[in-house]
Amino acid sequence: MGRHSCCYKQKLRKGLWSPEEDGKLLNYITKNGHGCWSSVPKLAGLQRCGKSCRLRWINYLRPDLKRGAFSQQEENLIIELHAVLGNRWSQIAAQLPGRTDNEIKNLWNSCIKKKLRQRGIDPNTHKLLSELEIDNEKQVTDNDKASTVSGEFNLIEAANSKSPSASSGSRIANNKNNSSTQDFILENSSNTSCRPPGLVGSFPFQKLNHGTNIGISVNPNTALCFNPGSSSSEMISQFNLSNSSILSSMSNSIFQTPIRVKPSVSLPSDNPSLRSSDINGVQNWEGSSFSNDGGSRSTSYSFDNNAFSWGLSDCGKSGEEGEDIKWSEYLSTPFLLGGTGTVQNQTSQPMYSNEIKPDTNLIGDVSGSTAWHQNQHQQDNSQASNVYTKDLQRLAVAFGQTT
DNA sequence: AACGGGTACAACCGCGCATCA
DNA sequence: CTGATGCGCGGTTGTACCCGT
Repeated sequence: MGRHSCCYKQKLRKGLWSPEEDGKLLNYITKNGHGCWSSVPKLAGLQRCGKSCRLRWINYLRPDLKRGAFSQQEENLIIELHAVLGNRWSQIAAQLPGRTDNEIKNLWNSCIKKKLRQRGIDPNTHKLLSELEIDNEKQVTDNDKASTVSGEFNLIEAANSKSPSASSGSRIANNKNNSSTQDFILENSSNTSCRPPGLVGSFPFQKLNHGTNIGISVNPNTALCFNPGSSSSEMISQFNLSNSSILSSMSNSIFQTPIRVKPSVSLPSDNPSLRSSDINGVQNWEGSSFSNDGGSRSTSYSFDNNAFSWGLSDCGKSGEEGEDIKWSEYLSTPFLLGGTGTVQNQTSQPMYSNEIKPDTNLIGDVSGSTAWHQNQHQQDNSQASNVYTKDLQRLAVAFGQTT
């Protein structure tokens, strides 16, 4: 593997893209679609590698991209999703139409991380830093005890201190999932006004993981349950894919607060891929909202400020009036998950459709990366079904389910 | 005006996975 | 089955810009 053969070729430009290059790429893809990325630069007359072209297109030239600053809603959603998904930026981006994974990643690293730290929250674990210190002390104590048994083990543990349950596995697994099995805590004891009414204590929550490093044991036939106040080890990890969505289950059991969803953006009813109807016997939970009454769902998103508000900007003003965070509403906000396939389907239903650049006439491009094409409202059922099925398979793998 | 530090963002790099011959 | 290739993802680096001194 390693570097692509195209990257070894000489005379390939690197660095910033010039407007001329942008124009060439935009023109070419607009007229022909990208097709095989490796052939794009040649056909478009660019001295770039295909990979670079793809990146430029996805992160910058795509006409459906939202430009400009992230709204507070978007930031909140990113934080929320990061707590669940970790550094899976593409999946997070899937929930933010018009935003790219790169953009979100940059925002996270440059801005949100800092804000969270300022609030005493560890951005990796979403735990309070003070609690992490306690954990670290405890771990040191544990390691001291263990050191009498095996010094080598301690080295491994230290190396994986960020991922206590991931002490085995490949370098990549440890590296890429170094925060994936951390507890997820929705409490801010240093700022009690931010605590949701009725919520007491922490909410240990094993972050969703994928691959062999998954931090929770998953029973594909049962639902992921969440027991407030329990420890991670007490968490009842169950999935119920056949009954309703994973996240619906999470919402029902994890966040035992009344779900209030205020529909603000209606999805087009003519898009089969986003109906909450069953596909292949499994309900489409993309774009669904969740309720506490056993999984009733709506086909409307709700990211209305009123219904979803725990902005950092508010919380950040420690001791100020802006701290009246609507935690119950935060908790009631649907967690949305999706793989790459649904990304595109979802982006066709932009939350911020009024801000998305107007449609362009892409011709001959039915590949996933340009499925944002707004004309895809007319996508046929089979395509949506295929995408969805693929997505479910990916999710099944992601949750450690092997079917 | 020049310089340096900080920040935000664009782009590259390295890797894993999927596909295909 | 295996190697080559393409794609996508997450981490990292580079750079333009802003602001204070």
